[in-house]
Amino acid sequence: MPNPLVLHLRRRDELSPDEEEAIERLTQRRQTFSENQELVAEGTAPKQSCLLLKGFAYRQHITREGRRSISQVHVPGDFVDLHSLLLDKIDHSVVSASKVEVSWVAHSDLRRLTETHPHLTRLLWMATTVDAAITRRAISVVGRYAPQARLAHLACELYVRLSTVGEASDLRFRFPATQVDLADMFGLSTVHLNRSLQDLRSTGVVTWDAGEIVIRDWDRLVDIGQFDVTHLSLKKARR
Amino acid sequence: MPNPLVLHLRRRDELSPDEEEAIERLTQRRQTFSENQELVAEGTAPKQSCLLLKGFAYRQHITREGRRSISQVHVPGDFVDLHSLLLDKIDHSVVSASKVEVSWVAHSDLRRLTETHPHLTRLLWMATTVDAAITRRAISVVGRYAPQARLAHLACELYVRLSTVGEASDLRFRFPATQVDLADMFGLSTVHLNRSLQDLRSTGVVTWDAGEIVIRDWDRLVDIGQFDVTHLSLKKARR
DNA sequence: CGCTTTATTGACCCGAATCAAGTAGAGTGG
DNA sequence: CCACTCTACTTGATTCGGGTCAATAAAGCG
Repeated sequence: MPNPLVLHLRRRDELSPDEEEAIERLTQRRQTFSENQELVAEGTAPKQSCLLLKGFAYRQHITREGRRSISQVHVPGDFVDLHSLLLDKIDHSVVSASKVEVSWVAHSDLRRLTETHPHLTRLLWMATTVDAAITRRAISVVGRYAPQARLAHLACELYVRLSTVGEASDLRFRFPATQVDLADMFGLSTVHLNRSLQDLRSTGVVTWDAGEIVIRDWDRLVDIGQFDVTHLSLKKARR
Repeated sequence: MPNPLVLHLRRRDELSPDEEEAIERLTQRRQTFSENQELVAEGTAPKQSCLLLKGFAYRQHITREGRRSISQVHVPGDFVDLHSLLLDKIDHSVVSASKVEVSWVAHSDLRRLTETHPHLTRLLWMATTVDAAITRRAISVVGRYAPQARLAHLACELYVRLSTVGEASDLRFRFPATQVDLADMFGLSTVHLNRSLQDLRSTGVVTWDAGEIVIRDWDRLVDIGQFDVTHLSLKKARR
């Protein structure tokens, strides 16, 4: 199985053999974590960025009152803190949501890459802007969608993102989020989330249980979640 | 007054004379818009990006039910759709919130820049990641902060961002958002927003009226809004 | 000066939070 | 193999924040 970052990029542009090789070289340093480990700590200024190869992770922030807000769900192929290459300090933490495998990429290597590989640089830049587009959409979802719709939107988006890196097919995939996690993604209480999830289940469009999501009716799920793939920029184009 | 993009970048790194000149060359094509004009249209694939030079703009998305969600407030120096250089289609629109002056920068020129100016490329990349960091923080704010706190957070953030491009000082600035706009930023009804704003005013920490915000007690405002500048990456550093 | 947009206020009601209790598995250890 | 515990999930009751509807005041603006 190729590097999921390669899949992520290849889905959106051609990669030259040299570029693929460059990615392979960058992503040598691997590490495995169990669930619930902090991969990236808020407030730090890492000298490396974390590429998620396997498993799920959350980008999250804890408010003063101790309320958690999950601003992004990461899937394999996501360069979860590539932006730490350019920012002062990381404004959120990233926590594993399952057993994960990651690759650490030194900022010095990335910076060198930007000097020698302009096209690949643009693709990495693109990866951060796709990430940002997902986050932007999440604002509308959290701010303006009904709870059921938020869940439906998430299921659609995860399915598409996982498919592009070969981690989902046949309208089903594993997704280990607990209901507490889901509540923290959508700014809801767990009680209310539970009821909303039951509402969604009762429509029959999706089975969502025991860490597995099975989509029974893609079109209706898309409709309920007002999902539009546009923001994932999945067209293969010269960038 | 220098180009606000130059100010935005200079606040975070050194710019060489050559780089400043490159920016000047890129941003020749100016245009003025009145309030409420669509600068960037959702679903299109522009061949140029829009740099905001003067005035305010909103990044927004309208849901199927016609509910508007504003995901970002733009201030001078913001390259409001720089990411359209790398994405397929724009997943949101950008609308002027006041009389604005913008500069159109051709994607072909930007792409050429990425081939010849790696450092400046990194800085533009940084600009998009700072934008993303603001959006990420907005998710926590909308999802988990009390309405008063959302307003306080916005006031703090705008003040800092405007200051860095020389558009605010002495703890006061113009901000032409209507209460309908504010409600659409925070996912609230206008009625509730109005009451929350009155609550905030009644604390005496801020005057917020007739398109002008005056901060009376910065420390308390920061406290109420749980504001932390970190995510704006304002350290001057070699990037 | 009327007309439209924006801000404000009150009444009412519903969606969602909180509190509280109970159930179901999954693991752990005796 | 069963009691014990821990975590995740579910359900009911109650409360309250915030939405909706509606009317009015104030402020631009053509």
